Amino acid sequence: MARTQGSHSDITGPRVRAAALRLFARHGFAAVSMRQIAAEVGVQAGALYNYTPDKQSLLFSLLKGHMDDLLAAWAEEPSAQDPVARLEVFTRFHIRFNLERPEAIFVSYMELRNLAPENFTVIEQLRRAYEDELEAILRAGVARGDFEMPDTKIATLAVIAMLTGVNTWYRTGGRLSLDEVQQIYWDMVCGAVGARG
Amino acid sequence: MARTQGSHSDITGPRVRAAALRLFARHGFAAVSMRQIAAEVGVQAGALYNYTPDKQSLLFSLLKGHMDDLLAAWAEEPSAQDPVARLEVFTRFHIRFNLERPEAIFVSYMELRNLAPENFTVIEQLRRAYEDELEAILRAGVARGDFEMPDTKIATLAVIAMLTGVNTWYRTGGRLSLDEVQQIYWDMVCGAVGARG
DNA sequence: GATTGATCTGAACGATCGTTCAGTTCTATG
DNA sequence: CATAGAACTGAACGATCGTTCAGATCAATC
Repeated sequence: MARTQGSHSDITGPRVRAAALRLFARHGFAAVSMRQIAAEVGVQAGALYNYTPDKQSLLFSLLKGHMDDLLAAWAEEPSAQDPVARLEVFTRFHIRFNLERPEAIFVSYMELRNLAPENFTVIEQLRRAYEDELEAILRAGVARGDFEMPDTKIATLAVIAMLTGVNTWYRTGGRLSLDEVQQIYWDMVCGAVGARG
Repeated sequence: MARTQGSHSDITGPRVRAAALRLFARHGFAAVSMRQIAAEVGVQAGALYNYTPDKQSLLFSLLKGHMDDLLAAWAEEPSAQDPVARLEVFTRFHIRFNLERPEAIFVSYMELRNLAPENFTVIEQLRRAYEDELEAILRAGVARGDFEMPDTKIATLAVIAMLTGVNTWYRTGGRLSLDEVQQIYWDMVCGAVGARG
């Protein structure tokens, strides 16, 4: 063997993924051609197939990687004791994590329908796993009397929807710092789940 | 003149719009071809151009029509007196209106980036107008001491995001009736805006 | 410095895209 | 029943799509 494997691919590979993510976020999966991605990387379209078997796999790989990152990052968050503290950790984590990678978040929410059925199932299960993390917190809080809600599943989805909405308006350098945004949303989450203020 | 204008077009026209909306919601604007829309209507692709100058105009027309419907429907809602009652009317209205037309809601949120810039501006302004309706309620409530929040604009977007999230999980015939869903979300909105429970 | 295999080019494949248009079909009117 | 014009067909336009592949190019090893 002459060249050690991936002597270039470990440079081009990430650039392909970065370009694809950026373009998918901006124009949508179906509206972006392999030639556009290649041009962004500075390469011919055929070269992309050294890094992905096809366009569909490229999308799936991006979404799968994002969900794995999300669950891994959450697993490394400090595990607070009582449900109220854990809910605050979750709230601040979700906002920070989402604001750090707006393109991945955007693509993950918009391109689910462009996944092949078997790929969709995988991503959906990972998303469900993340939702279950929050619901477990809410359940524990309800059991202890810290929270009050008629349905923990609905509250879970409502809280996540509210928090994810930050990405639609927040811009770095705006009038609010990350910490201020986290504080505002934490107050609203508290109210929504009936936590004692 | 022989045939009265639109003797068929007033049948085919709405069918074209309905088919386009359904397909755009399911597969995305860029992934749907004019031939697919035509096939759904039972017509050749060329015939579509009796009803829209091009594909882009078809998308814009759907989104514009939806936003007009939304603002018109909200304008006809009973205008309650105090901010708390108005907020409840808004909450219930938003949920009901969105659940009645899930495809239009879905397309309106997903296909904004596929609008030509001048069309995007139009839709964005209409969306802003709708948000302003809610923010006016929140401002009035804060002024009267009914609500408590540090930023009415953020609270506006947070509430809308939370309410719109209903469409991602609600299915007619599920275990919760529309009224039960509206009640649950109204309680959460109350908490989020710091209204006296 | 020769070699070897990863990396990339450049051209090509068939398929499909949005759109146009001459000509056919249909139906409400006179 | 003749007719005028709206509605539609069916074929075609050039462009672009995802993907393939033989051959050129490159850099790390011997």
